[in-house]
Amino acid sequence: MYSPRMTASSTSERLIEATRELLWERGYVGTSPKAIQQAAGAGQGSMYHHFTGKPDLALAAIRRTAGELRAAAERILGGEGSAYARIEAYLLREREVLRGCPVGRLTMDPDVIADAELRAPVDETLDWLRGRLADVVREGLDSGELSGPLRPEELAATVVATVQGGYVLARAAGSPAAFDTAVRGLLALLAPRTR
Amino acid sequence: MYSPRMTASSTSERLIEATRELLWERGYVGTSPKAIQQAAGAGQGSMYHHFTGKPDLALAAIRRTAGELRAAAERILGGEGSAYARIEAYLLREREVLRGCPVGRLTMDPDVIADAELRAPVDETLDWLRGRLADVVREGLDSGELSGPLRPEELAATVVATVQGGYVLARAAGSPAAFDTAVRGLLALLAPRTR
DNA sequence: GTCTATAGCGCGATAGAC
DNA sequence: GTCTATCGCGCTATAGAC
Repeated sequence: MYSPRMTASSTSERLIEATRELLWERGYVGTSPKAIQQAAGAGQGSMYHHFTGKPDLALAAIRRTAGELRAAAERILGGEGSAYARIEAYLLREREVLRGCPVGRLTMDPDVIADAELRAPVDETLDWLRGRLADVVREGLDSGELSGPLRPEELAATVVATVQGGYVLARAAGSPAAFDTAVRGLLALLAPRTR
Repeated sequence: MYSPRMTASSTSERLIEATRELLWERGYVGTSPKAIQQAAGAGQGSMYHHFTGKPDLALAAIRRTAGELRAAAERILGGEGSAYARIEAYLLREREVLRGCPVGRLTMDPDVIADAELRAPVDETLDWLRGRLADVVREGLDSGELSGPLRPEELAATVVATVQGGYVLARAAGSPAAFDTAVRGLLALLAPRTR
């Protein structure tokens, strides 16, 4: 099947990218079509030509953001190193802490949660992440690298929750330090379970 | 100093309570003065008589919510039982998980984070909570109940982050189960550190 | 203290010319 | 595909009567 050459910044492309930025910064409720159009350098007509409305455009933006988050996590969790090393690498990975998680933050958006179609990619992404981390934990238990009565699904949820909650602490404090502190606390609990 | 009798539901009281509910449900950006007035059964004029505007009313609401969260946490953390038992009780305490944390959710509100006065009570509350949990951890270490190279401030941050992140997972999934899973994972990591 | 009236502006979307 | 014009409505206030 022939795939037409995609111009790197077609109007529809710029609209999606602008929406991704604004959703991350201000959330769904706080993002207006007008703001998107201005950020994208597109007119009212263009936006409504390419998308049926704000929810449609947001869906495209959320799906792309979710896909990128997944790819970034997979690069680490499917990479080199022991199970513990990969979990540690995931926790210590460079992040723009004060911006928060572009996917997780959407869970606090009432209009996203109320719309099954908008919530789905958020749900699927965090669910996938938990499952993928559980895989790694299972791997570590099987190889004997991790020990103790650890339940993979539980530990995976704790890891994701610590990251998501770390963003909350950091944004409250206006400093990334609280995020790092929470992560170090989790690693301190986890480290003794390795051999 | 004489304290005048506070009528349980004066107009200003109802406005604050309505604002608290709406901030919890929809956040600051998603809450309009009009919606507040309708929920409180108060007119436009009443609201602007008692408060200078939306930020002023939100500040009163946030401060009260922060105070209540603090009091609820203190009832558990300052209560009976061993250090571990109190941390466990804090984690397992009944919560309206799908509503999220009425304080933590505000960190995703761009207009709250941008306004130092609105952010202050959020910051102070989460900061106090971390400190209070660190006290309990320290107590446990001093008494020998908790062992290992645990840093109180780190563990405290991890506990708060797990709770805050647990809300994110639960809201994404549309079910409280993910919150409970994350909490159980943390308790499983913590339990072996007790004697 | 509470009410209604009014304001200026932005929201989210539609219509139709080009 | 993109533009401008227009729509009905809600936002956050202000003004001033009662």
